[in-house]
Amino acid sequence: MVTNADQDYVKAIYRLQGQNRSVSTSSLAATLGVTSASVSGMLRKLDQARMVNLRRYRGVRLTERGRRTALEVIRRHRLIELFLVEILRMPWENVHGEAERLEHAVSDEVLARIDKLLGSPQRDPHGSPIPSPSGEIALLDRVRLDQTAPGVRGTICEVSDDDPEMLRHLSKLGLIPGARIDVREIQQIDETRLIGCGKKRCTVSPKVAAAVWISKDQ
Amino acid sequence: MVTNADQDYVKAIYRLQGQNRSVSTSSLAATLGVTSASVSGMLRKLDQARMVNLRRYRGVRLTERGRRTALEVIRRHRLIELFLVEILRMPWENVHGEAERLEHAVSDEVLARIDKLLGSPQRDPHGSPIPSPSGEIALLDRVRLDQTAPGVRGTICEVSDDDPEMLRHLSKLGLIPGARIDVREIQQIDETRLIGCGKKRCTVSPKVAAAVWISKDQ
DNA sequence: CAATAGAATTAGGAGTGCCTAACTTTTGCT
DNA sequence: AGCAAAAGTTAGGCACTCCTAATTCTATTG
Ligand SMILES: [Mn+2]
Ligand SMILES: [Mn+2]
Ligand SMILES: [Mn+2]
Ligand SMILES: [Mn+2]
Repeated sequence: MVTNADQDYVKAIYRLQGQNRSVSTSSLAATLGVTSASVSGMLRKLDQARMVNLRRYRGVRLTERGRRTALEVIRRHRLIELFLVEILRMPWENVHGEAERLEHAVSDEVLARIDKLLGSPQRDPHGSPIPSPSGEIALLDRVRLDQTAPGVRGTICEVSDDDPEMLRHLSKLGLIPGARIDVREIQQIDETRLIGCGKKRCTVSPKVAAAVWISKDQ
Repeated sequence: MVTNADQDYVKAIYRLQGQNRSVSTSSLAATLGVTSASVSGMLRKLDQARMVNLRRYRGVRLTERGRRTALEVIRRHRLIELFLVEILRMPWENVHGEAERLEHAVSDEVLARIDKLLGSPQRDPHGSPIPSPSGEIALLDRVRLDQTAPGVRGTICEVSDDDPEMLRHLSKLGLIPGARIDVREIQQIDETRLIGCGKKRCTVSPKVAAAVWISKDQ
């Protein structure tokens, strides 16, 4: 039986493993807000359920089964987020936490109806791609804003969605998916960036810049 | 901490206790689909949490706290059912099971938005009254159709919502909340009723009649 | 290459919620 | 009243998911 915790674990592993890197116990513990001991136990269980391959003391990788499960939950999560914004008019900074619970409670039938009502959307409110029902996901060619050099131009394609305060800050600055931006200048001292965003300008710390991904022009 | 199980238990106790009758372990076990031993354990826990008053071997009653909790969950349940029918266009026979899970996962904020979107409705899709946010609920003056005598006229105010097959059957016959009906005749042999319903007529067994409540004329 | 810091695991325990089997209390009937 | 059936509770166990503390393994570094 796939429990709520199982789903949250494979989702976290999927995010952390990126292009198939092995995921450590401690990174999962930090992400999920539990102790390493708890993660160790869960990983043994997920290994037995063939959701992950566990190599003791060297981390885990998702199996095909685990990947499929993760993408299913991510699809749920992102469709629910968009639904909350579009249909219930909830502010985008609160929908992540809500979706974190609802993703486990919504049936396939309800999800299909939400998908239809929204017109089978491709992106969630924060710009993240929504996996297809069969588990395909568009991989974006993107760069994190804090990794950009002066002169870079592009469009914001995604922002990280888990910190409501950060999201409020980003919308105040106009740093939302779809916005055209360019990097004007980077302060030596603290890597603060001067950004042109549409017709406005703003200053962003590395911490804020790390929450923004852009797709570069050309 | 109030768990999902706690919520389902107090909701079941609320339904079974009616006008403050004491609720037996076995009736709860039957309603919830668990063993009497499981119910015994949970009731001890709910008693310690002051959600119920437990008198060993003589059943439980909700405390004020338990009643409030039950009505909160019932409000969630019914608003979610109506939302599923009205907004997601789900057939009314499937929404009960769905709401049974979602009632535990939806936040107060989402619930308030659902309530607003629906225009603060008073009744769920099956005609049951929706408690107010503060826990008031309209008590209906109603009779179960299988308790009626020939000649009785009235309006269907509520149908029981937990059996999808029954609900499909009722909608096929037109026995839905709001329908005007009258009892034409009762067969001696098996208590089958001949019912006039709008312009049509239909025959209902006691089992089906027990799923329909009417408010009598006058 | 051995000492050690840091990462991971194991041991032991808690709360939740379910089960079966055994036991106790209540109830209904003669 | 007395006995048996029915109803309810307790005992013992399991799966889940978390915790702290103790232990073991890996990786770094002098
Ligand atoms: Mn999210
Ligand atoms: Mn979640
Ligand atoms: Mn429920
Ligand atoms: Mn209902």
